[in-house]
Amino acid sequence: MEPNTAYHALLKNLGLKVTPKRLALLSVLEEEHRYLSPEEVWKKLRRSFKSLGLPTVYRNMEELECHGVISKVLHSNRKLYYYFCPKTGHHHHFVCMECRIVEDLSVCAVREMEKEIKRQVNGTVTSHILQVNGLCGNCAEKL
Amino acid sequence: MEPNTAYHALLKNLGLKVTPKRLALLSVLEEEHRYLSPEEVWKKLRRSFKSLGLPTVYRNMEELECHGVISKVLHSNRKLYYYFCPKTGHHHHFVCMECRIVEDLSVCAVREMEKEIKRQVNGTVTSHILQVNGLCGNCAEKL
DNA sequence: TCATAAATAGAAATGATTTCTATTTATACC
DNA sequence: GGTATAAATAGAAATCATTTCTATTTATGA
Ligand SMILES: [Mn+2]
Ligand SMILES: [Mn+2]
Ligand SMILES: [Zn+2]
Ligand SMILES: [Zn+2]
Repeated sequence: MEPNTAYHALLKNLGLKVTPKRLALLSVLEEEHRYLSPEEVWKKLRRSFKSLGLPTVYRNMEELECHGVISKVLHSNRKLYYYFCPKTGHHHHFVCMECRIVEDLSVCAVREMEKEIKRQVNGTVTSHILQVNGLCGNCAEKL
Repeated sequence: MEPNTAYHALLKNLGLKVTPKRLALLSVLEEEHRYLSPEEVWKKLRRSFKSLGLPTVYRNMEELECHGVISKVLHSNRKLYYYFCPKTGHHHHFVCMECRIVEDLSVCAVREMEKEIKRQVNGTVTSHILQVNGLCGNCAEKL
């Protein structure tokens, strides 16, 4: 029941080979309650692996993201960050622009919930991003 | 009462010099009901200006954004897009991933509003991004 | 053990964005 | 209408996060 066993199963289920580096990457991500850039993860992992390519970290994080294991954080600096959230079910995140900590939110609406959010995180809400993506009527028709 | 007069005043009020390129840039942005990359705007503007540097377009769009005249669109491809929305007041946008059209939304909550949004845009909602930014308790205290 | 496809390292390329510097331009004032 | 001045700009170059490439290594299942 050590975490490694869980990661092992996780990778297996995704049809990915269970490599020491992948296990370590998952471990690093789960320990951090913050979103990290691939380079930051790479720096942490290099302590344990004498040889480790940065592209490997990029590739693995992208892979895990596309399988829904970790999620991208949209940052206004347009750099790549990922966060591993163990909580399941639809929810949103409060992300600190300063220390990059991530906290789960139980609310989904925003404007009318700002007070509630402030109480929950005991911090300051400076802004929020709400963008709805999809296909407009025209494009949905064509495709 | 031509648009140029309005842009002229707009730039003046921001303390920016009224250059032909800035006026043309604003014009291009207002005509499009879609979000555009600086390079796309540059290509459009080059029709009217024999010499026009791409950095000039980047600089001006950034300037306008920081003054709140246009807004950045967070795209999952992490490229830079801007959109000029004439509507005032707090509201959100529906952005098409295919043709990049932008439509104003009158709703602010999401999950419980998806049906309503679908009706409004007459298209398909594939995902939404809701991220709350701020400073966590610790960081808010320190700063 | 072995064959095989997947994963990886390390070097190199990419390309959007930014920086730099000399030149041009808008503007305020006369 | 000139003129001084700071702001804006062009064009070239640099940056640098991210991606691509290729030869080598590794995990896996038979
Ligand atoms: Mn979460
Ligand atoms: Mn709008
Ligand atoms: Zn913080
Ligand atoms: Zn569309």
